Amino acid sequence: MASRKRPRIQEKPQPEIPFANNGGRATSYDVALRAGVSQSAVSRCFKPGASASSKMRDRVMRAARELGYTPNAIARSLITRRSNLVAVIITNLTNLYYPEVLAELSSQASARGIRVLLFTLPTESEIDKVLEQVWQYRVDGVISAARLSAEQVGLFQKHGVPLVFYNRFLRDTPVCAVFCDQSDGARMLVQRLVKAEHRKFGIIAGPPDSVVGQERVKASVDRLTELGITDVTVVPGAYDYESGVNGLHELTRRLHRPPQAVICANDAMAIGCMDAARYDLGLEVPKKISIVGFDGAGPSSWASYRLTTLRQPVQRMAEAALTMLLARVEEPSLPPERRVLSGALVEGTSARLG
Amino acid sequence: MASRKRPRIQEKPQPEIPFANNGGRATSYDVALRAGVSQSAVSRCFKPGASASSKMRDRVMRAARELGYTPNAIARSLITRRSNLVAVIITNLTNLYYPEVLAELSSQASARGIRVLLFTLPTESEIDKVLEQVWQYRVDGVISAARLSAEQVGLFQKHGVPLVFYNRFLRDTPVCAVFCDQSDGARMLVQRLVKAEHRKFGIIAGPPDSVVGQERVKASVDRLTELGITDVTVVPGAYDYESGVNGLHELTRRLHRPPQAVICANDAMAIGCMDAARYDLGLEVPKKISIVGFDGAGPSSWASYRLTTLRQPVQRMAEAALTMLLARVEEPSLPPERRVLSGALVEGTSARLG
DNA sequence: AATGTAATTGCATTCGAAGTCAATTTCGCC
DNA sequence: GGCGAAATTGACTTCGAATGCAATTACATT
Repeated sequence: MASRKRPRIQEKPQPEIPFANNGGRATSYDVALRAGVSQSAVSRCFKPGASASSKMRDRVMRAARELGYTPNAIARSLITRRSNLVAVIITNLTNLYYPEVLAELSSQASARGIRVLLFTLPTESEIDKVLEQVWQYRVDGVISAARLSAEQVGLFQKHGVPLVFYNRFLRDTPVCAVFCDQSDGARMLVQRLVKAEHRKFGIIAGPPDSVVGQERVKASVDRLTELGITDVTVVPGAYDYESGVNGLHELTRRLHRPPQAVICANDAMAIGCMDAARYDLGLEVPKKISIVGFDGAGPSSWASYRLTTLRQPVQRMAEAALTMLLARVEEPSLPPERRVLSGALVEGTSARLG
Repeated sequence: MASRKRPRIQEKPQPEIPFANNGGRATSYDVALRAGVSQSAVSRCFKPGASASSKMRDRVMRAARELGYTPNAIARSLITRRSNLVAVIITNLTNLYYPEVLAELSSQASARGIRVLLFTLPTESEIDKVLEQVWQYRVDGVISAARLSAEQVGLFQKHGVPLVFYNRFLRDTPVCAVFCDQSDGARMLVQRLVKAEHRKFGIIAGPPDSVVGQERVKASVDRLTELGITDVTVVPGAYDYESGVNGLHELTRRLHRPPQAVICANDAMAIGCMDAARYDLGLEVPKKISIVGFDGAGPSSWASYRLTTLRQPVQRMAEAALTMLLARVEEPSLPPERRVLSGALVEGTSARLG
């Protein structure tokens, strides 16, 4: 064998090895060995912009294919300090509206090369446990559609994890948030209901911890007051179908008869409210009672409901949330920011509008 | 200074350091340094069963608290070869039934210390890209509610990643699967519809790639045939609301008048079908037409529908899927297995039953 | 052919925690 | 006080890929 100055690793035409080497998966080192190059070279061949000759690329890629090599994202994350993981925290997926949001976030994240690590909360009290897990997984950022206290938000800063609220925000605490300001729409809606001679209003509110729900109710009440309507009764709700049913019953009990119009803080309750009106109270909708909601969730457009509602621009909101989040992943020092998008009025047939 | 045989690292009362050390997060080594112990000791203190004196535990835990230390799950995964991540692949979250499944899987996984990495498929053709990502993240296992070809299933074996199908299975290919056999229920349902004098049947099928949908249709058709009913028309559907609406129209066109009973391969279509019957064709349900579905999804119990349907035991199915999957994570050599649970008949008011 | 420059490539180190093994300490007990 | 067994502890290596830096090669120019 002729002695060479710098003996280079020879490409070893390993006989068979149909796949994986040692019980597990092939590593970049295995590929390097087979291709007769260094591990660094393999790494570079799998990194888009990196420097590598086309001959090298071919050799490495062939070896990789032969061994069934797939880069290990875990090992990569360890050294690059980027997991390409975003945690999405959601309270109850059984809500009508959240699945749509999640689907949108997931597919848009995927398009940007980001994976979604899902955290669902059975109860609000689980949040601390969930956050513990979030820190452990070194996610690049978090999108939360669940309530977080100011202290909890503080933890994000301490751990250096960017956070964006989805359809929520904290008063008096600067945090990134994307939400839908529907007060304009709500005001317009109220105005038209009043113009159509509705005078006796019921409102079914959202749960107390939903700032967006509060805003919806407040905007409605304010506009009603401005227009001189004082016969307004507000009952609490929890964003679910039953709350809508019970809400209408409660309103009817308190007023001794049904209100002329009911504003529900979301679609699920509006749907429950419509069903209660029709099937429990025997009221024709919208002839005897007008009902409106918020969100524009899927079922709101079903023929049985055709809800008049304010649709949230889910796609644009998801996009805004991700963009805002990823910007802060790149540049953590960016200041908190709120993106407020506006909802669109959907004129259904659940309300008699003037 | 008295010389000691084996000088041990002294606990250094570092002055301030409110949190994190070097721009980032504290590591087990930082904690070790501060507590005056070895890194191994820190690791052990965070592992439940490990050997460590209570004095050590206290010291380490205090140092950890002071530094705001959180174990790095990424680094841990690298060495333990366990990510505690399970990928869940889902086609369209906008389907009524899947969000419930996802929520259930997520919360049950969470209870077992497992995190869900979500993969949603905008289109079926994205599957290969998604699988590529699945391999990269070294998930411990995969639960798929999306269709996979036999070759794709083969990749799981090659990569050594356990797979469990949810509400799906492959004929002629042994794979783990959990699904709901509703043929018993379907047969019973059909029988009662026939007993109640229904003679002219329409069936709105699911998409061709849904094996479960096929079974539902087949069981129904078979039983109808057994009972001597031959006036059965099957039209295709895609599991969504619109398919239900269009399906009924199509059936009506083909039969020149509406069928007496319609069996829909899922609830979303049954709901669309009911709406079409009532609002497009002016048929009272169930007086003029009986409609039944499958799944027992949330809206199926709303007052507007009160669907007669076969409810899937989502909780038990999720539990079975996870149990089956995790068993194979522990012991990869376990053979494929199918768990078939049975659905429960929910008697609503959408069908006139005998 | 010699030289200079740009493009490749490999070595060695790094990320953070877990586990092996051997050294040491603790403790019970005579 | 001394012995042996059991518990505790630390040094060192490992997981798999990325990257700074230095060494080398390729290529253009005179």
